[in-house]
Amino acid sequence: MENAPSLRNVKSQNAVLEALHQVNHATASEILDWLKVTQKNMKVSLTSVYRALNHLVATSQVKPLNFNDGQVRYELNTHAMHHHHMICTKCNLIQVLDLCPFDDIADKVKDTFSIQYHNFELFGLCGNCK
Amino acid sequence: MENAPSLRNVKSQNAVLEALHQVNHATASEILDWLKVTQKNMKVSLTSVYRALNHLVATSQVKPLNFNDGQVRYELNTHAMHHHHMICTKCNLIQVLDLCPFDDIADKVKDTFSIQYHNFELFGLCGNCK
DNA sequence: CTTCGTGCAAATTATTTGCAAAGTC
DNA sequence: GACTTTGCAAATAATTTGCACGAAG
Repeated sequence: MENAPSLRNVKSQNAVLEALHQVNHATASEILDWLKVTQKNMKVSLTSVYRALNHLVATSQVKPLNFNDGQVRYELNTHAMHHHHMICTKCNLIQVLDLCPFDDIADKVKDTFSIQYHNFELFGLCGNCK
Repeated sequence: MENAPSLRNVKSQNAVLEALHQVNHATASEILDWLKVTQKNMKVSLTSVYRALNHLVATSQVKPLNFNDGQVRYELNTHAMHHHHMICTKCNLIQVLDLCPFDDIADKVKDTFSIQYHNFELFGLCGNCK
C-alpha cells in the first residue's frame, strides 16, 4: 500500500501541489485545512493528503522540511523558488533565507551521489529574541 | 516540567553525551540501548534520555538531525567534529559529508540572527542505488 | 526538610494501514 | 468488470506529561 506509482491518479496530488503553491512550508493538516476551505466541491481526508505527499516526495516534486517542532512540513521542490530557512528556537519565527550554499558542493559530490533534494536550515535566535 | 534548567543535574546528561560520543547520529532509543549495555550500574529510562536530550539541545550542546525517516537523531554540536550528511532515499545509507557550506552564510546573517546550530543534508541516491 | 531528578504508566500527537465502498476506463 | 483511489476507523510509533518516590544539599 506504500508504493502505488499510478499513472493518472493526479487529482489529489494536484490539489496538494496547488495548496503548496499557496501555503508556505505547510504541514499535512494545514494542507487539509486549506483544501477544505478552497476546494469545497472536493472531498478530502487527511489520509489522502498524506498519500499524495508521500508520492510527491518520492517523485521529487515536493520536499519535506524539518523545523524540529515534531511535524513534517512540505515545500515545492522547484528550482525557481529555491530557498532555505532560519528558525527561531525561542519564538518559532521562520524567516526565508535566499542564500544557498549548495552549488559548490553539488559539483563535488556529483560523481558519487545523485541528489534529489537538499535541506539547509539555521536554528538560533531571531532579532527580537536574542 | 519542560524547563528545568538545573545547575548540577548532570548525571544523565553526561551519560547521554558519552553515548553520543560513541554512537553516531543516534535516536533516543538507541541511546537508551547503549546506556543499558555500557552503564550497567546506572538505571535509565527512555523518559530521562528524552529529558536529557531536550536539555542538551536547549543549551546547544547537542543538535537534532532529521533524516526524514520519522525519528529524530542527535549529534554532538561541537566545532571539532563538525560535518553534514548524505542520506540515500532508497537504502537509507548515511554518508558523512565533510564539506560545510556554512561559513560564508554565517557572516551574512550574523547581524540579524544568532545561530545556535545549522543542519545541511543532501537526499538522493547513493552510488549503489543510482 | 525542601528541592530537584527519576521511572513508570498513561496521555498525546503525527503518521500509516486494513478494508470496504466509490470512481474510472 | 478489473483496477485504482478514497475515506474511515483502527493501529502504530515517537515523544511528553502527571505523579509519587528517591536522592542530594
